[in-house]
Amino acid sequence: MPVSPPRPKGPHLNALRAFEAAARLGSFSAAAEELSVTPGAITQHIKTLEAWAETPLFVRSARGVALTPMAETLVPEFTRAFDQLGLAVHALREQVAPNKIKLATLPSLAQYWLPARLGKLRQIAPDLQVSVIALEEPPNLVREPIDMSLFFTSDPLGPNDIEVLRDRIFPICTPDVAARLTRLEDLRNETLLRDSTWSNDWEHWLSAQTDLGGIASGGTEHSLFAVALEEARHGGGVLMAHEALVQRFLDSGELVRPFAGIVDLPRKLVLHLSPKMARSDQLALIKDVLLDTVQ
Amino acid sequence: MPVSPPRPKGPHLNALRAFEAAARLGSFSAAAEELSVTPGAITQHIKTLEAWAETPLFVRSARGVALTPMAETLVPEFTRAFDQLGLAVHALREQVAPNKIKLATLPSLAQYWLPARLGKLRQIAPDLQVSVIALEEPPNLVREPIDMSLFFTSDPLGPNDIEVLRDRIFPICTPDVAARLTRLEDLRNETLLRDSTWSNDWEHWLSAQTDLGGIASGGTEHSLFAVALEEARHGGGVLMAHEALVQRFLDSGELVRPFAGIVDLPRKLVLHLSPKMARSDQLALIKDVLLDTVQ
DNA sequence: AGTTAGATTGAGTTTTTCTACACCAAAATA
DNA sequence: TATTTTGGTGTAGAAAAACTCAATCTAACT
Repeated sequence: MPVSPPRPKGPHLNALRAFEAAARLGSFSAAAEELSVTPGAITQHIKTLEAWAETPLFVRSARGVALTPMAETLVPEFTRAFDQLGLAVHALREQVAPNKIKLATLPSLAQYWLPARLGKLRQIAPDLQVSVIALEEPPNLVREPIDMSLFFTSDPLGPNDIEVLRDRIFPICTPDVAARLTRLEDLRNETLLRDSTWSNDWEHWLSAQTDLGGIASGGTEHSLFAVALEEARHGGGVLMAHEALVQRFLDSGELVRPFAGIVDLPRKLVLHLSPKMARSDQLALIKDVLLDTVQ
Repeated sequence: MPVSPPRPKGPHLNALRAFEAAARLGSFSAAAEELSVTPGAITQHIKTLEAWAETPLFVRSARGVALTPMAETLVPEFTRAFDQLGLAVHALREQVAPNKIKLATLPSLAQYWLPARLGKLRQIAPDLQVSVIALEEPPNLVREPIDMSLFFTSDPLGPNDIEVLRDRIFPICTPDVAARLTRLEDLRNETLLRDSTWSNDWEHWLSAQTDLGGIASGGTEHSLFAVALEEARHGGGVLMAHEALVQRFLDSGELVRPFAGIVDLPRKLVLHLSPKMARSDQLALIKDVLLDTVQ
């Protein structure tokens, strides 16, 4: 029965958040990603929490971390808490600025697909202020102050998901490059342009063509689709393109499809809604514009 | 449609916690108290949150603060979130050390009432490790890492409250001081000892006596009951005592009651349980010991 | 007019949090 | 077997956040 230590303090909130993220994602580096910090920061948070609790929470191995059975049982409680906190923050943002909307999406979509739609949206609803955040990975909409995200995924749709379109890929190039291409084999002599996030789309497409001659992988890989596209526009090779991203260049004739083959991927472009957004008045409108079902 | 600002950050967790506490308690200084920081710290947290949200959350006046109507609607959401977080932390503590129990109580109770009971408890259940934290004010058991509290209150009991005893007060002094006291009026010539937390108990008691002659208030006030009691034990005056705190001195004969009058106050000593503790196995045992209903 | 309660301010300090970078150990790859 | 990759750790230093202190303000009580 020790008597009267100083008032005991609870654990640091940031350490709890780091723990929850690491536990939910099963990895310190994934948690670091989600919280936009370095993995080292997560390590330290977990360590302070473990020191506070006087017990280990994760079992470390060189391949990664795993929750201790004890910690395992606690995760749902913490997840519930931080989800609720996220909800509260969304509610705050909603109250303050109901028509400021943040949309996260891939840089390529932000550059080539969205602008036309957002332009139309602004015509229809000039009071909506949509700001676009370009990210490589979909953010956690429950936790971050972002209202919608637009990313490609093959996962089944959840309740707050809306399928916008299916991903269709095909090669494109400038008309003069196309002139050199009559058979698939001719691709052997061309630079195959590809985007690092979809690096095996060429393989997908080639393997879907009846006649495949090991045209293989080579080619230059660009980290940004925009850069690969730019190279294609200057006749630097043949780009494996996504329909949604290049429609306007096909329409203008600047780029053409040297081969007829189009591959429908199981991957979909999905609009994901934050809990706040899911019950927003403006949703119907935004949906119409993004799905091109307006008027 | 501004495009691609850097990834937006959420508000600071500590600022949210400060907001919730201030909103719930209706006062920055009360929030400061609960979070054991200075009021200035709360001011700054609220300011950063207001800056983040780009909106005022409180209306300031010289008398205190009031929530804006907008902020008002958000409070329950935040309270729910931090309550859930508190629950999760309690669950963690429970998992880690199910039989380490922290009990918060008044310094005077910790010193004069508890030790006998905790001694008995240790005999019955040697594996229970109860540590006692002396506080002037009852802590928020949902939020702080404390399992039980024992304080006087006149509020109606909640679901997690157990009445331990009713507060009964009467004057006490050493036998030789008592020898000088035959009528109430004789108190005029004595030093009336009192504790600052119960500073008007003398008035309560006096006004309950049939014959009251404006014996009045004077006397020395001590911030700790222990100090006032010590003075009484050295014959320094007449102390307005609480039955629970002085029983042992009456039993030993060291102190006596110069007058028969006992006043039953509406105030009760209440054992309050954290959500975790409310469903603990050890509860029945602890209850038995604290209520003296053991065997 | 003086006092008081409660909040604010700004400077200075302490604590927390983060990064950078070198390093380590399995596992995967070659 | 050697090499690379993946994911985590440790430490030092830097940056950011949080806090305190003491002075100050304002309207409401005495």
